[in-house]
Amino acid sequence: MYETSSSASDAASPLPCSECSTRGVCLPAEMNDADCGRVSGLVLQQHHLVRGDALQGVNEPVRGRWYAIRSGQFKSFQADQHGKPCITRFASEGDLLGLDSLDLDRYTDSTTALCDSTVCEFSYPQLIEAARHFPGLARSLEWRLSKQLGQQQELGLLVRCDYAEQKFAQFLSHQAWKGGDQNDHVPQLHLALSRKEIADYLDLTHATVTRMISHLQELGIISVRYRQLRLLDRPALHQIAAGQHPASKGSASTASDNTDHHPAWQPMPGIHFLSPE
Amino acid sequence: MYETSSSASDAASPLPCSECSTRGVCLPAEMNDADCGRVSGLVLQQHHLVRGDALQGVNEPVRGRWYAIRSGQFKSFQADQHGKPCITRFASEGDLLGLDSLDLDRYTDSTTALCDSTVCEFSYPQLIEAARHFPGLARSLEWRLSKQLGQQQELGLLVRCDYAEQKFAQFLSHQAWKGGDQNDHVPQLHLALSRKEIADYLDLTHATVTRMISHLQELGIISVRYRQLRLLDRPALHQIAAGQHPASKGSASTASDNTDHHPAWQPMPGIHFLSPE
DNA sequence: CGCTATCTTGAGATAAATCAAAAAATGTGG
DNA sequence: CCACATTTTTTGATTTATCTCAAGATAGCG
Repeated sequence: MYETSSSASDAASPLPCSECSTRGVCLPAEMNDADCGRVSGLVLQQHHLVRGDALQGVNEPVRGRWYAIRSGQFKSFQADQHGKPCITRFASEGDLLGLDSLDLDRYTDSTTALCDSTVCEFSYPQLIEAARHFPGLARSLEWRLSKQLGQQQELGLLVRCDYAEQKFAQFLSHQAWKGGDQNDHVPQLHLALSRKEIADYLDLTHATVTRMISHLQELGIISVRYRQLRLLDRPALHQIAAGQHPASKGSASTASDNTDHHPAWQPMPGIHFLSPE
Repeated sequence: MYETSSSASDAASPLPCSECSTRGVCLPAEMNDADCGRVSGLVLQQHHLVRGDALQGVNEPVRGRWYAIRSGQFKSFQADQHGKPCITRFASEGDLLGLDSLDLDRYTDSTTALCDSTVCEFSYPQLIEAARHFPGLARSLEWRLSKQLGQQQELGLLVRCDYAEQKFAQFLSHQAWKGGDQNDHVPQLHLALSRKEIADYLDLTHATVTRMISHLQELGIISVRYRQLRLLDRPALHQIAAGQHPASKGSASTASDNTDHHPAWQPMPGIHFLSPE
């Protein structure tokens, strides 16, 4: 099922949910310690995957497995008729993978790790059966199902945005910053995605993504060097995400005319940029 | 909750599921008569709506209601930041409305009837509670949730198609023909949607939709007069839906060079076209 | 240190948007 | 039932954001 030998299962030492740093955003969210333990007992095993490993591929038989992401990030994608890849979802810590496979015999998409990741494996029938006598789990599952439906709808809206920069701004606001340091004065993150992957998600080409990122940098809204990204002007980004046409410099955000303050990529005094990983 | 007085509830004579023509594609699908009766008992009331009536609007408080479509069609839509409407779903007989509102306080979208319609109202908590002791219902619910997730993913792919005609061909193949007469030699249907609504779904403009429909008619693949549509060349339509570039006449489908046989809209002998409704 | 994958940048092509106006259908009230 | 207003649909001319093709630059890796 896994493509590389490095992604061996780890049945010997499954970290219990109660000690998992993802607990707050995963299935046991809002649960007390006792209930949390019950969820732990439902984990069949944990899997470690490295960047590029496939959790599941197109046309593989569905075997009633759900996975909760303990750490890392994943992309789900399918190829259209001409082989153009199309990324349908990015999932990160706490997200559940496999909810859309209940009525399927074989997977219609593939899911692979964007970086080294760990997932907890569940049996779907076992989870459902447990939920019958475990209201907290049932509520958690329903909530997640409904939420994912809402997220897919949001993606539908994202792809329909008029301008590429609006797409990217929304992508940054909603998706990419989940794992970032929210408290930083100048938030920064390491994109786990290539320009091509961002393009496949936003329905653009890699060239357009590059040009658009360059433009946002010229405007002084973000500062990018390859996969390292800093957000310099959050209000301006939100205005662009909200539909403000980005071509007009300075007029987008009155309090954010950073255009000339950060002309290009220059390490600013007192701020240590993330070293390459 | 409803916009017009004509959409009164009809608690006096709720048609039981066992006698509903939608039974086979609705919640009681695959159930025996006894289980079907149990589902019937969960229906709080039925509502009749006329074209344009709102089942639910943006920002209305969510009150734990789900609706099953007994007859008719609905569209769900939201407006983006500039007021451009964006249709996120078309639902027809047997579909459930409200599954995505579990974790919401207020609706993020609106749902209105595209034609005169009837829906059955359920209480979501009551449905969930019933499902705990009613495996058939639980399975039906899970299956539907998962299926709708898959459909939203399909929509994501649809919107990303390269060409407008490919979008429309897929739209026709997957969505519009549900209610049509599948056995007809020349399938025909009445579009419940305006060009504008089709455009809002496919992420196009009404002008483009019109032009594209005209082009498909020139190619002899469909035959359209306002809302009345006939499919003349199903294989060709599927090839376009599959990504075959539609500009090239005749080469799309070897067995479907109808271009000159049906040059424009002409009633064909022996075939009675639907009279205006 | 070279090799490969990824990223940047440019010039030209293009599908669809926009703007605009006319034609056809639909609805309304006298 | 017919004039009238409104909505929907068609069609044209022009503009534009993005794609495509292509070449060069940079980073990452063995």
